[in-house]
Amino acid sequence: MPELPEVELLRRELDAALPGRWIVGVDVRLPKVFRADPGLDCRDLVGVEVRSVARRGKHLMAHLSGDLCLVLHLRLSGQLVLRQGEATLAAGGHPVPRFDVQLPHKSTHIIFDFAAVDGEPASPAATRLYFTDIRQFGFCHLMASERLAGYLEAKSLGPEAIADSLTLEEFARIVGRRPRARLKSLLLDQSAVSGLGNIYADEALFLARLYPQRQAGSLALLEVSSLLEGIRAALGYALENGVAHVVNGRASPGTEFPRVHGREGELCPRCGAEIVRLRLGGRSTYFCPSCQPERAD
DNA sequence: AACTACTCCTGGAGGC
DNA sequence: TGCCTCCAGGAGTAGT
Repeated sequence: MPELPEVELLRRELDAALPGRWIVGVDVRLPKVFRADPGLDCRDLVGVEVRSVARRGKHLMAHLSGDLCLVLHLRLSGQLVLRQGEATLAAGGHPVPRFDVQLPHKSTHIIFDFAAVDGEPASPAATRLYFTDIRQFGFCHLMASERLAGYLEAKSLGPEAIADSLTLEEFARIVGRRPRARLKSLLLDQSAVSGLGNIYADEALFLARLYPQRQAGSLALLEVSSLLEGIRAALGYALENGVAHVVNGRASPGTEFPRVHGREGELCPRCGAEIVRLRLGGRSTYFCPSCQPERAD
C-alpha cells in the first residue's frame, strides 16, 4: 500500500513533470473522491498553474497558482499516472492495476488535463494525470493555500519518519509518551511518527530485531535507537532501491524486499526460522520469532 | 491511554 | 464454471 517511500518517489516524479503546467480541464468521474472546502469546487482548478508538489506523511500537496492547494491521499489503493499521449511521464502509488494499462479505465476516478508548456509543439499529445483507486478510499481535497496548515494540523501528524530532524532524543520522547502501546501499533500511529504503514512497520521491527507486541515502555535506550535505525533503513532501502512489492498482503515471489512482510511460512533471510503471521489490531503482522523474540535476553 | 470493532470498497483467492 | 465467503488495508470514529 502506498506508504512514505511510494508517496515520496511519486512526489519526485510529479515535481519534476508538473510545475509550470496549467490545468485546462478536470473530469471527476466519481464525485466522492473529490472534496473541496466550502466555496470551492473542481472547476476552480481550470486555469490554474502547478507550482510544486510536496509531501507530508502520506499526503501529497500540489501547490497551485491562485492561492490554491490540492491535497491528495492514496490510502490503500490509490495511484497516479501522468501521461503525455502514450508516454508515461510519472507514475506511482498502488501497483495494481499496472501503470502501463490503457487509461482511463473503470477505476479511474479523476482526470486532470494540462496545457502544453513552452517548448512543446503547438498541439502536443494530450498531457493528462489519472487518479485511479480500486478501493475508492483515496481522495483529493481542494482548499485555499492558507487553509493547508490548519488542515494538516488537524491530522496531528508526528515528525517525518525519515527526517534528519527526528533525533534519537526526540524519538525516545515519542516512545516514552506511550509506554503501554505495542510497538507495531505505535509505528502505525501517524500522530507518533508519520509515513509508516503496515509493510514498513514490519520491516523496521524486523531490522531492529524487536517483537511487534513489545510495549514501548519496555525498551532500553539501545533498543529505541535500533528501532529508529530500523525505520530509517527500511524506508531508506525502498527510496533507493525501489519500493516493496506487496499485493493483497503477499510479497511477490522471487523478490527479497520486503524481508518479512507478506511472507508467512517462508524462511527468515537472517536466521532461517519460519516467518510467522500475527493479527494485531485487525492487521496482519509478520515477524521472525527467532530474531524477534518476545522477551529480550 | 489503549484496546477492539466497525466503516468505507473492490478484487482476488479459496471452498465446494 | 459459478456462487459464496473471506481477506487485504489507512484512517476515522465509537464504545469499553
